[in-house]
Amino acid sequence: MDMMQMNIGETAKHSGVSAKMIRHYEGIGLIPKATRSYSGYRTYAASDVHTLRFIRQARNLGFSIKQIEQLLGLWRNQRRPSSKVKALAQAHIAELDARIAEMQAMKRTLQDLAVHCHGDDRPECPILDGLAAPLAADASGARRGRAASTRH
Amino acid sequence: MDMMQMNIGETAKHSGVSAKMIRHYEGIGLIPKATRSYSGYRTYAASDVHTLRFIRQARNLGFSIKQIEQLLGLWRNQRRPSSKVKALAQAHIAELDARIAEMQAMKRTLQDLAVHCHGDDRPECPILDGLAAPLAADASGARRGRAASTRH
DNA sequence: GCTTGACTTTACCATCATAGGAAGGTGCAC
DNA sequence: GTGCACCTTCCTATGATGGTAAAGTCAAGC
Repeated sequence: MDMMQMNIGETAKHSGVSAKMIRHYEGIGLIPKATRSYSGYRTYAASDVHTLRFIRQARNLGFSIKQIEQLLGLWRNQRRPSSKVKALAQAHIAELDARIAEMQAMKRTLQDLAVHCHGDDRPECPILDGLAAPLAADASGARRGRAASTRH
Repeated sequence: MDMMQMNIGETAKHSGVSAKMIRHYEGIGLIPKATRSYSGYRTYAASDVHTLRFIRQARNLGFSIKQIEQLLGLWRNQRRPSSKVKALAQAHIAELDARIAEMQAMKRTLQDLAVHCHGDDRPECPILDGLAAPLAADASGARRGRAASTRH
């Protein structure tokens, strides 16, 4: 097996990125166009696997493709200021915080409703009542002073 | 103004669900087809607004359309056992918990990396190093596919 | 040589909930 | 009778991924 040049399947295995997504990343310009074999198969080198692993790791941490595009640029730039990387990371942490807070607010509201539900054969149900309530119990923002969430 | 029958715009205002989404919900069968005026405009009654508010509240709590379909069925069924509603709610709470935990793991990993980054003009950066690391620091304890935010 | 099976290619469709726009018809106030 | 706000349907896009189909390629076994 020639590890210096491999087909997309092997590259997928080594990088943890599916062949499907490798093609997709190439299509949207996140990674450069792969070199092709005589018959048209994409061929990859170890450095490509390295890049794809970087991408996968960033995805695992929840970075969007756009953010990864920037991270890749910084990664490749030997003269980057680390402040830019840190800023990207912190912005993403803030995003995560916002989404976590939003979901925690949902959870709390839902638990408040569920606590009072008997959960037996009878039809009375405070959960349904809460959902049907005119304008109360909006977990996506105001209730109990939760941080405003991604309104729109 | 005649509150007993309104057009879609007014219904949207009263329910908090956009006209766009009301049509969409009708299209996917979440709500029944609206009655039409002689010229083809959809017309709604107060009870429709009520249903739409129920849907919006459930969406605010992060329920999926499929879950809302079930909740609506239970809501309309006078002989429902409240246990079914509670089970739905608790399943959703579990989903929220899983997503919260996943994002918290991401956040933690990211913070661990960021803490050691100087964030100045120099290029050294533990964040990039962490992303490039062979197979370490995998914060995605859970599945990837479901990780996207609840709204975008 | 020929067959088989595992791989590759492109292209298109689906997801999920929502938003935007185009192109044209309707309703009402002035 | 005109202008404007509203309504209609249909199409497109989002973001990251999975799936499928039809066709071409490669290597091994016979």
